[in-house]
Amino acid sequence: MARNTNPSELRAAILDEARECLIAEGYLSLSMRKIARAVGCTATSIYLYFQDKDDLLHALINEGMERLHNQLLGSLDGVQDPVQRCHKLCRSYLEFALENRQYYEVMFLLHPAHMKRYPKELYRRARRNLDLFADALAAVKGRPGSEEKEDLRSAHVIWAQIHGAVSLHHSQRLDVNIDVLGFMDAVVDNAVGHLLCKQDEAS
Amino acid sequence: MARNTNPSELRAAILDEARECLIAEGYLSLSMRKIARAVGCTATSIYLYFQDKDDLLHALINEGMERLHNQLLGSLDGVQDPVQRCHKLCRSYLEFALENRQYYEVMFLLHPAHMKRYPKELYRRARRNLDLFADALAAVKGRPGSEEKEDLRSAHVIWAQIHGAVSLHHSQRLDVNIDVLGFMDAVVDNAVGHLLCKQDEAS
DNA sequence: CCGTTAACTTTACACTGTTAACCGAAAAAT
DNA sequence: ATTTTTCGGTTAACAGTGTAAAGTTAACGG
Repeated sequence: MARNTNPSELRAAILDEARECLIAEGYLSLSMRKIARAVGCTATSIYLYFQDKDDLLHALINEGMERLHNQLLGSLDGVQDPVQRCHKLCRSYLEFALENRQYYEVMFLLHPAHMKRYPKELYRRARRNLDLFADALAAVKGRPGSEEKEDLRSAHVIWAQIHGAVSLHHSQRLDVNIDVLGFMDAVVDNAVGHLLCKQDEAS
Repeated sequence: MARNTNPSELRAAILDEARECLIAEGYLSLSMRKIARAVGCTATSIYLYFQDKDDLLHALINEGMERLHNQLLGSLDGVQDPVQRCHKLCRSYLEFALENRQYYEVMFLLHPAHMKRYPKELYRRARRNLDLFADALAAVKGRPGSEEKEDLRSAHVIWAQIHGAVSLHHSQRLDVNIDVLGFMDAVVDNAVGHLLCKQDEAS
């Protein structure tokens, strides 16, 4: 590759190609040499701009987290009813998972032993997505502030429900007789419905 | 390795070593050469008894499925109440997942692109585990036989809930502030509670 | 014009799963 | 009893993988 005065140009090209390759073929076939070949440099050149393969992957994961965050925020636009907001968040998360399969996989499905620890600062940003759920749940109960811990747990329960469904779907473990979209509807209903149930109990 | 008259002896040794290695170090560090070294033969000898690495892994997955099946069946022993039976199944599944982490990972977490298709016959056996859930659900509703499809879907919803929780836990994506056991209790309660909710509605 | 800096490449290492060719001892056949 | 065949197991090799160390060469500062 020709010498490059602008030092960030190659870095951007690598990231672009990595993203494209990820989306097109999945993270399993993401190889340093393959990216390099497509970008027109050598595999070791990537190490000039990324500490290692994980570092490159972390950058992509972060991109995905930002996209998800924006999508979640967008889904709340103009929605006032607390329960409705929870519902919107769930559907939006689900939509993201189904429409950005490869992103979702590196973000939430990739086994951590495959990768070194996700950097603290990036984690903090990603964590905002979970907070969105927890906040929405707190709003449902009306009394904000208190019971933070319980809201966090409830957010995790909902997350686990949807993530589990997506995870089974992506890994093709759902029975063939299952209608995927109908199943996903049931999953969201169950995740949010559980709240309404508890809500009813409380009132 | 010395010549072996009994042809299945080496095969058993390989399988034993593979299982041990899986449990001790996880499927990521399962390598043909490593297994062979531990067993005292060469890597290519494994191909005399297993079609490829996936075939070997399938054998281990099947083992896990059988163990899970026995555990699930055992948990129902002497339990009559239909709702209780659902509860027992959930707790038993959860217990298996937490206590047999490495098995669970190859059984339910391993990305299918990592592996060739799970053989049909083995799948049929594994599928019995899901059927256990579906049957238990059907019993709750009282009217057995009808609504099979809905029971299957409900079983998947519950499965997704628990699997999601386990999956997030195993991949260390649960927030550090979450008490794992308490969280898992909430998850099971939610999964089964959802049934009771519906049950109440119906009556 | 020379010396330094730094962008990029070459080479190499230790791995991975897997195939093809080979070896040699046991079993079968003559 | 000697030859032939079978087959359990090994060796060598291929095409990959991520990555560290060393080498090259173009651009820039004095």
